[in-house]
Amino acid sequence: MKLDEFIAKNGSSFSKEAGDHLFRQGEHDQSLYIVQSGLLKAYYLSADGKENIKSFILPGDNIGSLMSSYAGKPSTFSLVCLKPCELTVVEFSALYEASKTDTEISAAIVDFLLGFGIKKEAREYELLCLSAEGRYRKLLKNMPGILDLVTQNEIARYLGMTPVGLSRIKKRVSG
Amino acid sequence: MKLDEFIAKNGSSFSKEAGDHLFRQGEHDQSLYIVQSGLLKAYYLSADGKENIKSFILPGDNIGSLMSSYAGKPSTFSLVCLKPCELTVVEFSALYEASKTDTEISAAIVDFLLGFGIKKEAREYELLCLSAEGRYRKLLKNMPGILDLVTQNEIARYLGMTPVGLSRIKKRVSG
DNA sequence: GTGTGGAATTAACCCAAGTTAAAAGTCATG
DNA sequence: CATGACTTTTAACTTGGGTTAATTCCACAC
Repeated sequence: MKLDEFIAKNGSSFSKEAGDHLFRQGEHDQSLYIVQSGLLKAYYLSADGKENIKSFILPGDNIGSLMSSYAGKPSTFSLVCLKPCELTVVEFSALYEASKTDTEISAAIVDFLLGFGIKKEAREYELLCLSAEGRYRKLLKNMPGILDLVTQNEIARYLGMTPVGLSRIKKRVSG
Repeated sequence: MKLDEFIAKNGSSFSKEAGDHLFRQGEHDQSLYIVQSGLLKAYYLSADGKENIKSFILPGDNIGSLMSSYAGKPSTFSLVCLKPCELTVVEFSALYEASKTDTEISAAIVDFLLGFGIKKEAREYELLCLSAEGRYRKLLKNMPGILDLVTQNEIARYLGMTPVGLSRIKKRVSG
């Protein structure tokens, strides 16, 4: 696809260690990151220090702060590596400008954004309509593999509950 | 903007009464609706008959089922008029095909989808990180006008709580 | 006025999940 | 295999919000 070529040409690759941040909540970061290998998490930190996990980012996924890249405001979340990562980075603006003149690139971006929209709607549905237990059951069904990649603590923060609550739910669901 | 012209040329306008559905959960509907006037709600109905409101759609907003339009699957939600509405409808596929060859249209669509993504992320944040009371306070601050447009019952279903719960929270917040 | 039907509030009770803290597992390192 | 640092589980207690049902508020019709 033309988009891959554009990214290969305009992007650059680098590695990060587990624990390294790509950016933090409140900072400006106008990049789009493509994950070649490794694992990251995007998370919110509330004023009283509580963490909520927005998403886990796996190889093949893309991540960046829309708020910072597109709206020019500080990022609402932080992005950190959970494992050593190989990443490719491309400036959002380069992609955005290219999309204005190149129909192949813009078509790829439209497809990307439509897929992104569908994913966000699915998450919205789960958070709005399902109970904590329902969200756990759905995760079990849809991405059971994630359970081996991250701690239960992180699964809980992703599902919008505490690790203690998740432990209880696990027991209820399996027992 | 070129997009407006495209919609004026390829779309058609019509009216609906309060209570009319544009489509229902489980149906296929591959249209994008542009609201000229009136008010609609998009909502999920669970197996046991509980309603959860995905969003209210105001004049100037657009709405359609991404799942149906883009992924070709049945819509995950229903769309109904809360007040008499003047709408313009355009087939998603027409827009999508046009975006592949026309850079002005695709640029407008990219902008639309980026804005859409930012809105969905904000909603995700609220549902993941805020308590019921927190979500109500945020709504009070960000769109106080909506309180006069729809019943408290509907506000509650939008915020992911029951009307009884919202009544309690209102009392707590103001009293 | 007097009904009538939906919307909102209130009250009583219930429960899922949060909180705090202790106990038990797990695993890497010396 | 002992030590220490997490992670997970368990327990005891608290709490926010759900549920059900009764009551009060309205707006509108008659």
